[in-house]
This record gives sequence, structure tokens and C-alpha cells, in this order.
Amino acid sequence: MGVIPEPTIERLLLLTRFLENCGKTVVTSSEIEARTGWSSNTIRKDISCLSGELSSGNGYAVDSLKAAIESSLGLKEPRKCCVVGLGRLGSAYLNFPGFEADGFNIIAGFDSSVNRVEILQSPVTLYPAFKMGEVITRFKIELALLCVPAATAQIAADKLVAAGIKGIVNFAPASLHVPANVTVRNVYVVDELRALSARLPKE
Amino acid sequence: MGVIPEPTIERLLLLTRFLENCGKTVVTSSEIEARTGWSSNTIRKDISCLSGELSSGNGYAVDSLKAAIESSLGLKEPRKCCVVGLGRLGSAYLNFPGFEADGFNIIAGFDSSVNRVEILQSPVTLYPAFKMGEVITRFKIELALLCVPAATAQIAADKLVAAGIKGIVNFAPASLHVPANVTVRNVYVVDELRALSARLPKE
DNA sequence: CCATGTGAATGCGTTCACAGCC
DNA sequence: GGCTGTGAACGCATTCACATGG
Repeated sequence: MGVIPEPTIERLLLLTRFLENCGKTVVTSSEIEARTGWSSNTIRKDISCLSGELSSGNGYAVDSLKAAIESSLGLKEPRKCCVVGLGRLGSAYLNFPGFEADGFNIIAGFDSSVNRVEILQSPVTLYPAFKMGEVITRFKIELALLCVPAATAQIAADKLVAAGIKGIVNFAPASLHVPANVTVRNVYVVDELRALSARLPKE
Repeated sequence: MGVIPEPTIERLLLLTRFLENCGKTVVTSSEIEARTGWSSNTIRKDISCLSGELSSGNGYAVDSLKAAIESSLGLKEPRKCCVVGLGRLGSAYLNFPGFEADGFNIIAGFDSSVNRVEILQSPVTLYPAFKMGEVITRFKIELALLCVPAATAQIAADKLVAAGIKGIVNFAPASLHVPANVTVRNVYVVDELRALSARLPKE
């Protein structure tokens, strides 16, 4: 059953959120279509990429389906994460309570300002930036939230890559240059607004 | 020249960020390939969707290229935006300085807690949630940053749609149900981490 | 000669249509 | 009857290959 296509992965991830919020114990592909806009064909094809008995003829058991997605996509294993750049956004994430429930553990924060590292109150250990390589390697941190300004984003990304990071969520408006074995997800609010703008009907 | 394919729009948006940061006045498609990972073929095809004389034989003038993208995607016109939900994230965006430079004006903030609306310090006018419809219609607000908890995201989205909003950036882990003429962009940090997880080599 | 631009070929994801099952 | 699952058809985006221009 080969590799799962990228768009399918993306939909399956969103589907788990739908399953969490739908409040039902069984759903059919048509119900999902009605709520998400994806055709029931697409949804069934997506689900057929998963393994296991998921349907008993009509409808999918919500719990099993959710579990199957999480297991197929490798979401079950806990992942160690760090926050790089402790400005307004970065320090917000240090205190954000939503990570644990999905198995993500923020275990370190980094900032180039030693002063800030010492002053900030935080539930996770903070380090000056020059310790990034050592700490990431030592704790086997896999993922990073990159919250530094655009001007220093590439430099920080280079350090993360050198330390063996596997994936980066990039909050800076910069297009990062990383090797093929490192995945980057760009999350910049203004770019999302621009993406919306680009889809508005032009008059 | 026909409609621009979705993936091309996405790349062109990221390309402008690259152009802003590359520090050169002329770039070739191969240079872009080396930095972004997209093939030079793809990039030239993308650029061919734009209109105007962009190349003089070798390389693109960075400024003209950036301008052409912005104009073709309709990014030049200023857009009115609002923030819905003034918790930690929402109030951070009220004070975020990066919107203006790209022509986005945050002109209203909404929260269901009247108390919070009265107490919060903010550079933009705040309103209680029940005024959403009226204010959005009156000021012709086109885009919304939806920063409410997952549990109330759909309800808030319904109100936005009823008020005539054109696009929503959804920060809640909820899959929103909106009519086809409204675009939604989902931006949830934990989902980005999950997307990275799903792409890590499974052992 | 190197870089752009573009019709043609390829490949991949979506859509279709129907067989199988409860 | 309604729903799932899947091979086959389709369509669109990427890739290729080459003609064009400085």
C-alpha cells in the first residue's frame, strides 16, 4: 500500500480534528463530505491508505478511525521539541498548554540574549543560543519552533540543522534553505492573509 | 492568460519573501532553484503566469518581479481585517507591527467578554462580540483572524460569514464549515508539528 | 553560450463507476 | 438500500526538450 500522497496526509491530519469535534461515534464518508467539502470519494480513498478494519459496512467508528490515522502517520510517539527565539511569540509558546495532549514535549528554549534567558519565567529550561547544538544533540530534540526575526532565521536554521534537527516550524517571513532530510513548515500570519487576498475575486 | 494554478499561487507568495531577503538586484531561475528546492522549470512556468516584461535574457530584475507578483495576485490593494477572540494570541496580533507593510489594516477586535473589551489596551477599537455583524458590514472588513477556542470556532465563523467576511485565518484546531465563496486558512501550531511528525522517517 | 519561455509528454492525484458487503 | 472499497478514466500540474533571444 505504498507511500501516502502528500495531499492525503494533509487531509488526514485535518480529519482527526474533525473527528475530535464532531461529537459522534460513527460517521459516514458523506457526512464528512458535507462538513469538510472534500468529496466522499476522496475521503474513502484517503482512508484506504490506512491499515486495519475500519468500517463494518456503513460508517466508520470515530475512535478507531482516529487511532488508525494517528498510528499510520506516526503521531503516537512522543516528540521532543524546542523553541528558538523567546520574543513575544516564542515565550507565548513556552506557556502554551496544547502540546502535551498530542504528545509534543517542549523541553528547551533558546535565545541569543543571555539576559532574557535569565529573566524569563518559564516551565521549561532556557539556554543561551550558543548551547543550541549541545542541548539538541544531548536530548535528541527532533522538532523546533523557530520564532526569531526574519533577518536571523537562516542563521538559526543552519544551527538547528547542524545539531541534527528533523523538522522546523518557521514563523519568520523568510524562505529557509535546508537539506532534503529536514522538513520546514512555514507559518507566517501575513502570508496567510496574502494567500487569502490572492483568492479574493479581483474586480 | 487563464487562471493561476493553486500550487503556483502558493509558490509565488513564498517567492516574494525570498526576493525580499536575497539581497540581490537580479536573480536567475537556477539561483532560485538552489535556494528554494523548486526546479528552475517550475519557477519559469510559475513566472510565465505573470504579465509584463520581466527578463532581459538572463535573470529577472528582483524589484520588477516582486511587483509583478504582487500585482498579479492582487496583493497591492489594502485590506481591512479584524481579530476575533482576544485571548493571549488574539491580543498579540492586535499589537503585531508586521501587517501594515503588506497593506493589511487591523481595524477592529472582538471578544465575547465585555469586561475584557473594556480593560484591554489596544491600538485598534475593540467591540463586544454581539456587534460583529454590524461593525464588519459597516467598515466593509474583508478578512478575519479567528483566535477563539476550538469549542466556539464554528459559531464565530458562522457570524463572520453572515456578516459577509471573505476570508478567515483559523487558529483553532477545528475544521470549519463555510460556504464556497469564503476561504479558510488553518494555522494551528500543533497541527504543523503533527505534519512534521508524519514526515519523519518511521522506524 | 547561457538563460528564458513554451508546446508536448509524463506522472500523480482526483473523480468516476461499479462490485462487494452489511 | 446505503455505504464502503477499488480498479480505470480523467485532468491538471510538473517535467522535459527545444526553439528563441540577448
